[in-house]
Amino acid sequence: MTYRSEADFLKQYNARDYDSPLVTVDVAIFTLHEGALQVLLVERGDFPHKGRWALPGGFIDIHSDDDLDACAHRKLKEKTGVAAPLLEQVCSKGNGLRDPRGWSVTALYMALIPHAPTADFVASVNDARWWPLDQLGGIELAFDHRSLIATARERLKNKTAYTVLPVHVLKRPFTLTQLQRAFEQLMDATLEKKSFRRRILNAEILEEVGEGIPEGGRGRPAALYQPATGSEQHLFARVFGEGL
Amino acid sequence: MTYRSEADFLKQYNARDYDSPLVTVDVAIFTLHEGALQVLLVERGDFPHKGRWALPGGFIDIHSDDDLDACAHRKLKEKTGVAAPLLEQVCSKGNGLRDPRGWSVTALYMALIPHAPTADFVASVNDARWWPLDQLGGIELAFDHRSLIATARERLKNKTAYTVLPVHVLKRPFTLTQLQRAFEQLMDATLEKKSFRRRILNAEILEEVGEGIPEGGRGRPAALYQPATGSEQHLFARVFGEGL
DNA sequence: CAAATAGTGTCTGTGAGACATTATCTA
DNA sequence: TAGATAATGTCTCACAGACACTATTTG
Repeated sequence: MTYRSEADFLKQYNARDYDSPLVTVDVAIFTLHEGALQVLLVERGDFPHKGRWALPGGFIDIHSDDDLDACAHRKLKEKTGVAAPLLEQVCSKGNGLRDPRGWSVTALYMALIPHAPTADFVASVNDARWWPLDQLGGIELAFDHRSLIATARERLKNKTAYTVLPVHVLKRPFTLTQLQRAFEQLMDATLEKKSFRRRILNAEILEEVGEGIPEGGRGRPAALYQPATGSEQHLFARVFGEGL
Repeated sequence: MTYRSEADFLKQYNARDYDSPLVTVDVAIFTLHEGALQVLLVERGDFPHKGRWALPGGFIDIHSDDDLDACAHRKLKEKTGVAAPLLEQVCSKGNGLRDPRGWSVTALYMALIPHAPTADFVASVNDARWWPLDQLGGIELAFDHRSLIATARERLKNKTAYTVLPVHVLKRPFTLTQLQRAFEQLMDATLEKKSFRRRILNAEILEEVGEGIPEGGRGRPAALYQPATGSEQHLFARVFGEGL
């Protein structure tokens, strides 16, 4: 069929005439707590995969979501109430098997927030909780979310090697030792103290905001820091750890 | 409504009952030719945006595409006949304005291939051609493809600084000088000869395959190289150029 | 020979890794 | 005082940048 104009064409076009994939947004929200990297999961209350644990997320609402990022922010806020933490797209995955309802695409995001008990921000019930990543082996996850979590975790590890991502999982202010622990846990590696401090301090991405008691209540007081404005997108020219 | 089982639920579920975004895959295919970075565009023959230039791409076919990557490979192959070049996902963008047909999401991929005249691989007509990136200012692009191209180009530039991506735009074998030019053009920067050669050769990602005449037909013959197997995913621990 | 291109020698500077040492707190 | 934690001093090594130099071809 041919049309005389774009307007003509659009007048008769109806998206529902075609088989289109389902489209969802899923958010892997990470935090650090008790020395472990944890991810926020919700227990599904409806079919499909009712009762299984899943990443916060779901269908795009084309009537209220301005764009993909806005949709991800909405999903994040619905579950945590947090407004503007680190939230970025990881990748998209789509195939005919990942959702029993049909061919589906999900835009996977990852978010980093300082730890808070779920009771503090989950409006509804106890259907959401933090899961340490190393305890996910024993539970049933919905859809391909085990794989999505692995993908997001991998990206997190990689980006930590050349950014300051870990500042987002710490409450402010923090000490350099706390920051180093955060780097180490997100990278799953051990870093050398002097190298770490040199790297961070030379980059001029932190500002000192006084002194505080050390972590264990014992020992020499530590300097407290918070990220300098604009520091979040600092990129290091060398990757850290596993160094060459 | 409640259902007794997952099977029950799925039996009544129909994706077409809901307003869902359109889903497309678009591929930014880059090459290097005559000293310029070029991207392959096709002239749209149908509404919407008939007559404008666009990235190769289009709707997912949920009946024939196994997954997003397969769909991207299909789009690439339809336009270039190339089977397995570098092809990777860049990001996804979705909003209500980018396509006049409605709220739409596109999964953006980028591909790198050695240059070949379009006549060599475009089955149909002269509806496809290579466009040097610096000549896109003067033409009308469909949808948000100008922005997509910019996003893919940015990713290309960034990844070139710590990978060997540029080997994919060269015919094999190639000289180190040709490879350096490719790096420089993809990064839009000038590199220092000795540093470049040291970096590449120390990484042991190339294998020497003889000698050839120099680029201009004059001067000392140059050693010829091709990528060693498994070299494609080599990651450098330091970014190149703009160095620190 | 000159011009053009390929390839090397070598010095400097930056920053990571290693690890020993000093500083400052509590019990 | 000892123990714990924070912070620094300093040596070595890898490698990027700079740039002068040598090597091998054609005309």
